[in-house]
Amino acid sequence: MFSIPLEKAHISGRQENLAMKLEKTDILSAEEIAEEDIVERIFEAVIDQQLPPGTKLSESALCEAFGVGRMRIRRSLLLLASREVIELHANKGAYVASPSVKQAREVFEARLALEPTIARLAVQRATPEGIATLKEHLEMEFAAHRTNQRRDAIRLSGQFHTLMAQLAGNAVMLRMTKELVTRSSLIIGIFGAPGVTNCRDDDHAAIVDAFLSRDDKLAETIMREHLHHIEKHLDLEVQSKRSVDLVGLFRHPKNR
Amino acid sequence: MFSIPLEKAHISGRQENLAMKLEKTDILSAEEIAEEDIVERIFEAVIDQQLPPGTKLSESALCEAFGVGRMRIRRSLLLLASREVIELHANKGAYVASPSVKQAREVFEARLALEPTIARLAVQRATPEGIATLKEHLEMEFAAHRTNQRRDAIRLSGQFHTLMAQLAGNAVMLRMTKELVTRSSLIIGIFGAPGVTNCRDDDHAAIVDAFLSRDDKLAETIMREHLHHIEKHLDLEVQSKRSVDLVGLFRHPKNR
DNA sequence: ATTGAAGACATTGTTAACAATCCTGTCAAC
DNA sequence: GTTGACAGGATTGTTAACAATGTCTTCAAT
Repeated sequence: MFSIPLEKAHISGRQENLAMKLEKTDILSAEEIAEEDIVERIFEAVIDQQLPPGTKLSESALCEAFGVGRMRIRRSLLLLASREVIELHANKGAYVASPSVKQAREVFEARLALEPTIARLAVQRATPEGIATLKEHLEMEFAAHRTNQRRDAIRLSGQFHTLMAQLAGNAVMLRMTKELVTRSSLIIGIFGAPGVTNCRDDDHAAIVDAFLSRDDKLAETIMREHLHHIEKHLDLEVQSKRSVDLVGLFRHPKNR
Repeated sequence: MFSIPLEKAHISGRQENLAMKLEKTDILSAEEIAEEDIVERIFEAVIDQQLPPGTKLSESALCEAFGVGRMRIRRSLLLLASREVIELHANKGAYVASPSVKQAREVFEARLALEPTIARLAVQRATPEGIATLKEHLEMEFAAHRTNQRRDAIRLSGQFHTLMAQLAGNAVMLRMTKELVTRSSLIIGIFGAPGVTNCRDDDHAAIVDAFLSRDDKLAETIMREHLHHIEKHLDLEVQSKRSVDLVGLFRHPKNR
C-alpha cells in the first residue's frame, strides 16, 4: 500500500500485553484501538462528508462505536479540537467544526503556502514505487468518477493531497496537510456549490504527469493553480451564510 | 501589546463560576488556568532553553507548579505531545523531545515553506501599529544582545517569528509557526554550536526594513535566506550526536 | 395556543481511589 | 566486589462514582 511509518512514534508504548494470553480469538480483537486511530477515523469521516459541520459527537455514542472507554474518547476529542476539526463547548459536548469565512480563507492560505512546496519536493523525491502508487490512486479517482461513487470520489480527492505529502517524505508537513485537507472538506461542505466535487481530477492528472517527467517546478505551479481553483469555486463573499449576526442587526434600530 | 484573539475559541466555555462567590481575594486567583495556558508556558520554557531536550516532566511536579489537578496536566501533556514538543512514553512519563536529524530537517523544511510566505503576507497586511510593535520588538532584541541577556535574546529571537505570523493575521499559520519555532529551539539546543544564538538580528532588522518600505517580496526573500542561514549553522551531518547507536556499533566486530 | 416554570433525565466534567508499571535500594550469593 | 533477585516506594494509567450543567417534557397559567 505504501505508507510511511510516522506519527505514533512520539506516543509510543502500548505494548500488547493482551497478545500474551493466547486464549480464543488469539489474533483478532486483541488489538487495542489507540487515540490516533480514532482521530484518523474521524478525520476520514469528515473528509467523506459523513460528518457534516455541526454534527454532535456525543461521548457515549463514540464509546459504543469504537468500543473503548470514555477516557480514550475524551482524549481523542481533545486532539481533534486542537486541530480545529471539532469544537468543544463546555458542558455541551463536541461538534464537528463549522469553519467561518475567515477560517476558510486561512486554511486555503496555509495550503497555498504548504502544498505547492510539497508537490515540488514530492516530485524531487518520489521513488518509482511511489509514483506507481500515485498512478494507481489517480486511476481509482477516475473510476470513482466514472461510476458516480460520489463519496469515494470526494475521499480520494482529499487523499490525493495527503499522498503527495507522503511522497514528499516530510512527517511534519504530512500532519499539517491532513489537518488542512480535513478542514477543507468542512469548508467545501459549507461554502461549496452543492453537488460539486472539490477537486477536478484533471489537475490531479496533470500533477501526476509532472511526476512522470520529473518536472518539479511544473508540479508546484499546477498545485498552486489547483488550490486557487478550488478556493475560487467557494462562496466566501457571503457574510455568515447561516447564523445571522443578530447583534449587528438589532443594535440602534435607526441605523439598519 | 498587540495580540490577535485566536485559539482558545474552539475550546470555549470555562465560565467563571468561581468569580461568583465573592469571598476574600475576590479578584485574584479566581482565574482558572486552562490547558492552553499551560501549553503556552511550556512552549516558552522550551524556547528559553530552560527545558532542554530529554528533561522529564513529571505530573506531580507540574501539578504543583501550575496549581492544578492531574487531569489538566495530563491533557496539557497530550496536547504538547501532539505537537511533538514532548514525547510520551507509556508508564514512564513525559520528556521534552529530542528531535532527530530527520525531524530537524523536516522542521526547517516546513519553516521554509511557511515563513517566507508569512513574511510576505505580513508586510502586505501589517498595520502601522503592528509595524511599531515589530520595531519595538527589534529594539528589545538589540537591547538583550547588548546587555548579554542570553536567555532573553533567545526568547525574543523566537518570538520575532511568531510575531510575524501574528502580523500576517492567519491563525492557522500562527499556530503552526509556534510549534515549529518551539521545536527549532530544541533542535538548536541539540545540533547548534554551543553558545551561538540561533538568529542573527541583522536579518531581523533587514526584515523590519522591508516592512518600512513595504517590500513584501524582499521580506519573503530575506526570510528564506534567514532560515537557510540558521539551518546551515547546525551540525546535521553527524549521525546521532548523542545516544550512540549501540546496535550499529557492536554488530559484526570485524566491520567497525 | 403560547409562555413560563419545574422537575426528571441525559450528558459532560471532575475527583479520587485503585491497578499496573517502573525505578531504586538493599541484600544475599558467588 | 560484582551481579542478580527481591521488596518497597514512586509514578503513571485506568476505572468508577459523583458533581455540575444542560436539555427536554410536562403542566399550569394567562
